Amino acid sequence: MTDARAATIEDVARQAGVSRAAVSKVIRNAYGVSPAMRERVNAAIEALDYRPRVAARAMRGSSFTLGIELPHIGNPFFTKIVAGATTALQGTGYQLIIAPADENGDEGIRALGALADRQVDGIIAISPLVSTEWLERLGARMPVVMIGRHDRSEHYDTVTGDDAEGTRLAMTHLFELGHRRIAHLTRSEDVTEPGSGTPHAIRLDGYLAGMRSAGLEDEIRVVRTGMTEDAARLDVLSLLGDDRPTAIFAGNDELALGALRAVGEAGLSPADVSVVGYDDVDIASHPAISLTTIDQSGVEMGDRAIRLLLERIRDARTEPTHFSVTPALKARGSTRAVPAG
Amino acid sequence: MTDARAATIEDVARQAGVSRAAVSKVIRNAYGVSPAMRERVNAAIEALDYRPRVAARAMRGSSFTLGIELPHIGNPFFTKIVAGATTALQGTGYQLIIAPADENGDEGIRALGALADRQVDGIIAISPLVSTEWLERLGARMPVVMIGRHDRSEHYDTVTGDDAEGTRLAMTHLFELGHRRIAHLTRSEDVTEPGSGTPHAIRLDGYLAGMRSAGLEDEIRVVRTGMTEDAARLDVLSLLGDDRPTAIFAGNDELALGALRAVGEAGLSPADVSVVGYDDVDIASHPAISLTTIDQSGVEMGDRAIRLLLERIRDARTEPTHFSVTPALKARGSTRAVPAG
DNA sequence: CTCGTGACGTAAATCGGTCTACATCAGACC
DNA sequence: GGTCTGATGTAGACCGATTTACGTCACGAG
Repeated sequence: MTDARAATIEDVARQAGVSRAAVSKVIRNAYGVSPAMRERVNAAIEALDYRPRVAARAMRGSSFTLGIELPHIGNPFFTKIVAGATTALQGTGYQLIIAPADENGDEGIRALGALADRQVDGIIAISPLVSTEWLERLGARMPVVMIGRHDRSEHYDTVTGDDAEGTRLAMTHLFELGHRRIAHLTRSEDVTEPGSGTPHAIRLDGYLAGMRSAGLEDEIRVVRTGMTEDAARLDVLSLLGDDRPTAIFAGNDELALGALRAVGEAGLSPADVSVVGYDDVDIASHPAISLTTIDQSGVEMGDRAIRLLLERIRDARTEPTHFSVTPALKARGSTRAVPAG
Repeated sequence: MTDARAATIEDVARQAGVSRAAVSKVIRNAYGVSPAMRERVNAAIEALDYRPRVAARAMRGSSFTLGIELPHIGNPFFTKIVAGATTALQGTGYQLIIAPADENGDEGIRALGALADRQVDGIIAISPLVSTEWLERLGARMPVVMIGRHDRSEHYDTVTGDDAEGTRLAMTHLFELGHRRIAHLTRSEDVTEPGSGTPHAIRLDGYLAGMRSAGLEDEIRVVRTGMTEDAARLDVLSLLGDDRPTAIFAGNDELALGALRAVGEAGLSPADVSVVGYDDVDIASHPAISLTTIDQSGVEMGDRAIRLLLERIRDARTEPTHFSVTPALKARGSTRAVPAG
């Protein structure tokens, strides 16, 4: 095992009989390189199996790396976003790296910082609970695209679903099926703080507004739960007593799946308790699950986010852009007409 | 918007009235720092909101970053591995970054290289189709743990499920239910090449061996499909004609879910065609899905992989370690006794 | 009083690239 | 022939940390 160190630009230069700067030019496709030199340098690179160290490049230039922060990798909606981003990045020379948030619920703030410390050329983050000021400061230093944040920012772009509209679709759907006792399953207070502009806050808001304008103020019932399907399952189980709602509007599909599971475990079915989710993750359309939900096209969001980032990086755009994806109702088997009685 | 550059170690040193080296020592908790100096330096760090640039650190020391390559971000089994890894990394000072493979099926080789170029302190990869030689060379340069690779390596560790045993469990289960016409749903030839040691190769091998030793050589039927649930759905649909098998053993849960979906779409149910998966992803236990599968504890695999990596990094271990996770059958509703006739 | 020894700090080299400023050279033009 | 110009290539500063080698100081022993 010869622990021979990997070749550096210096080695390549020596092998090709040119200067370091020349090699650098060839690598970066910069101006002022004769075909003959390009030839020789490329041969040397080939021969030595040379690969530039990204850390060294990042010191002066760029790292050719884009980072995306994910709050919770278990949520398949987020992976759809990543899939869209990965595809959009194909062949651009940029590498995507994902920084998962800790499990202990710091909402990705640490992960965001870690990406910044690693000098990525741009950051995509999914609605972490960072203050607007903090984000503006970050955005002033490097390109940032936030997914699912509804604030009117100055130094970063946003890609959002129209959560108000999506929620309206869901509530209208339930009303039309005759439901009145509709509970809302959402996450803890910190991610639904009014005015915070998080998707969950807006969905909660839409739920409350929808119930009130339907004259159902007394039926309002907000259930708080964790971030995982299992947390949702447990909390919904204890909701399914005598006094149970006829429908549950869940803040996202992962929670909806937990609700569906609880309904099954309680010996009930969607005929007894309808469930609506949000996101349209892949499994939602599975015939055995058949979850009614709001499609907000995660793939398109990921794709958009990358495009916006590349605009900022390559075209040096600085005016903030806000892109909104139109949601669509996917009515499936998990919502039924309200049971008699 | 003052585009003031972020503070560097130089700024901190000036502010604290000490040398750069002193600040570096404080940061790294190195020897030779008086309490008084530590105090002053920390105050300066605080005041300037200083964060060390990882790229600069990586030039000489370490990047405090571990990389994990994922072949396909949509597969929830992989995200279980990541979850285990993330938890194991909590509080260690290392940051995990995920490099997703391209969608075009290069099996992560590019992503693996990208991580190496970024000078991560260690790499975890999920069975990409790289040659052993390539991996040995990589492993000689930096700590590497391969998940799901059954080769006896010299310079990298492996964490695997016992795929031979898991397959035996699945096949035995189907035989006991009376099945004889069992098809195997697996991926393309490149990931099942005999002797390559990939999980899919071993599962295919176990299927063939199981069928033969049960005297069912004539019933052997291997169906090739893509990497996604949807590819599996389409290929299984065309399998469900008159001549259909009574059971399908799928190479993993994602394919099994596609098979299950196809069975439903063809107007059949598990009573007609049983389905067994592999991995025990979260959704498999959902009552509406109830997929019989082999649990190989992705969370434990991720946890183990991180531990092995940290041993190599911090304790400078060099002898290769091979860790195997024992699989378990989860018999659920998707497998039934063979239908009469 | 001198010497040895830790403890504490610092100056400067170093990592591997990028980028700026400048040198060289051939050909065009006057 | 002299000068200008564009094309090509190089030397060396620079990025921000770590690390090595060494200096200084205080204190206890001989």
